[in-house]
Amino acid sequence: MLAGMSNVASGNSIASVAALIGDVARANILSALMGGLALTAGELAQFAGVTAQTTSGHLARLTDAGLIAMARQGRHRYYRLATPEIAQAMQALMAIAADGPKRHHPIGPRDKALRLARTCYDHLAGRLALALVDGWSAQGYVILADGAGLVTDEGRQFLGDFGIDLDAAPRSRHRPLCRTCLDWSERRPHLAGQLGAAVLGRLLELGWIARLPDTRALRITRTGEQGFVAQLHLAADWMERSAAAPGS
Amino acid sequence: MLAGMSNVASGNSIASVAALIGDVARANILSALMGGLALTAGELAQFAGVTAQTTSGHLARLTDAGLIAMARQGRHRYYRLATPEIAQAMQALMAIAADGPKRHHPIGPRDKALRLARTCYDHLAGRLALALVDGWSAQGYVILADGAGLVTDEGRQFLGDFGIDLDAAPRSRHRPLCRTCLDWSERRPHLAGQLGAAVLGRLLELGWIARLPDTRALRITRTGEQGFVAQLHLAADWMERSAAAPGS
DNA sequence: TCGACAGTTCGGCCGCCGCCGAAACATCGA
DNA sequence: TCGATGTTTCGGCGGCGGCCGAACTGTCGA
Repeated sequence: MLAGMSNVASGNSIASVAALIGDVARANILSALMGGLALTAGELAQFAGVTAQTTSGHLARLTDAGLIAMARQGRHRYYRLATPEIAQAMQALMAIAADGPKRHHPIGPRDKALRLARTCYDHLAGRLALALVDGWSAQGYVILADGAGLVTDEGRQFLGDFGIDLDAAPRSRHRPLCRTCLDWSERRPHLAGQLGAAVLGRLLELGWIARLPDTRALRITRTGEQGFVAQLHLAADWMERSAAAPGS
Repeated sequence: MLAGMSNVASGNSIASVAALIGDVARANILSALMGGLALTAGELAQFAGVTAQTTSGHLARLTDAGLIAMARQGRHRYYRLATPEIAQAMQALMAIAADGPKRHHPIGPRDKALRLARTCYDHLAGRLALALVDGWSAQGYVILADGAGLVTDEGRQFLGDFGIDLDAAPRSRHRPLCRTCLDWSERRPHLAGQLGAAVLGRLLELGWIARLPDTRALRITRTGEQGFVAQLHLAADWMERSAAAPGS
């Protein structure tokens, strides 16, 4: 007889986490937080499409479960994803959800922007992220084989010149330096992990990209258009091609 | 005003996938299938802890959603996880669930076996998997830095001698050759992807490990005990240490 | 051809949980 | 101190969905 398989991290706890994500309002909340910014309860209520009371309940449950974390600031309460692991799980679920029910999503201008460049929790995603990876691979700065990623010595030097010091970061055990992240829109891996976060941070700092309000999409600035090609080994005609054929 | 964020792979579809996993019976079913073997509806009913009728309903929903796939064989119907992506999502959820609610799980003998060696969908996991990775890293066969993994030329040679021809595999775009997989019991990455699958297959083929019935746990055979140390660069005293201190 | 067994379908019960209105609490500006 | 705004708590309604008993379909063995 099948003894029920003890299964330490067993169905019960998995189900409770998944059930938490498995509600439309909460999934919307978590999706919004995948943008990487901390948002107020009110903003999250808008994203969730339910009233403030209901949202409050959801936020409490998500916090109790350790999926999100809260910081008081004045009369606002800012919520964010608790750990990178949560983002990774959301990521994995998005990958499944994306190719499931037909590709019939009518693609609006909003989606175009998202597909071009967006944040994915703490790093860059979209075609811009892929273009960077391609350029850096061609230069031998990173090796992105088989869904795995490594930074070469040349890459370390290059990134240092660009203002990203990988040795400065605390390199916590639990936070891989260079992970890859396969995301829903392009289905190719791009840079994540601490390196991904550092790159996103530096690009925002330089003003080459800018966050758009109320969305995860990013805008490439004029300075950025030049800088990406001149300094980051983006294919010279990438910007034109990208602007010309924004849809998939 | 926050326009509700169009979000192509949006909360709605994410939630439907997560909700599917977010039921204890279905989570148990999927957990059982994480063992990598195809199981019959009856066996899955046992794992799920509900009646056959109820299980049938769950299996239908999971199949419709594309999470599992079914193959008829005589009067049995064998179910398995539909894609590696599904396994990865389960994996990510397990990682969250594992460190959430206390570590107070009383550790039984079953868990000991699971922690020593088990299958994780299609590859090896547990302390045995980590020992292999450690040995191969020390030999320079694989480079496992920052959660990413690469096989060196020496490694390719070594694996070839061991009966694993990495070039023979079709190397599908969507299936990374050498992924890493961080799992709940040891919280360190180990080999997954096509390489992980190939290694597990070869070890089973050689009879160095054997599946135990009704569980994901694996048994290391006598031949295996010698072979792992003699041919696979496992630390010589690993078997003794491992037998001596099986708990965490 | 028949009985045994694996699996599914149908119908109805029951409980959980998501939702909102109302009200309380907290913080800021004046 | 008072009103405005952001957030939470409480209470009650309503529906979705998981569960099982019973009956049906399909396959195997003799």
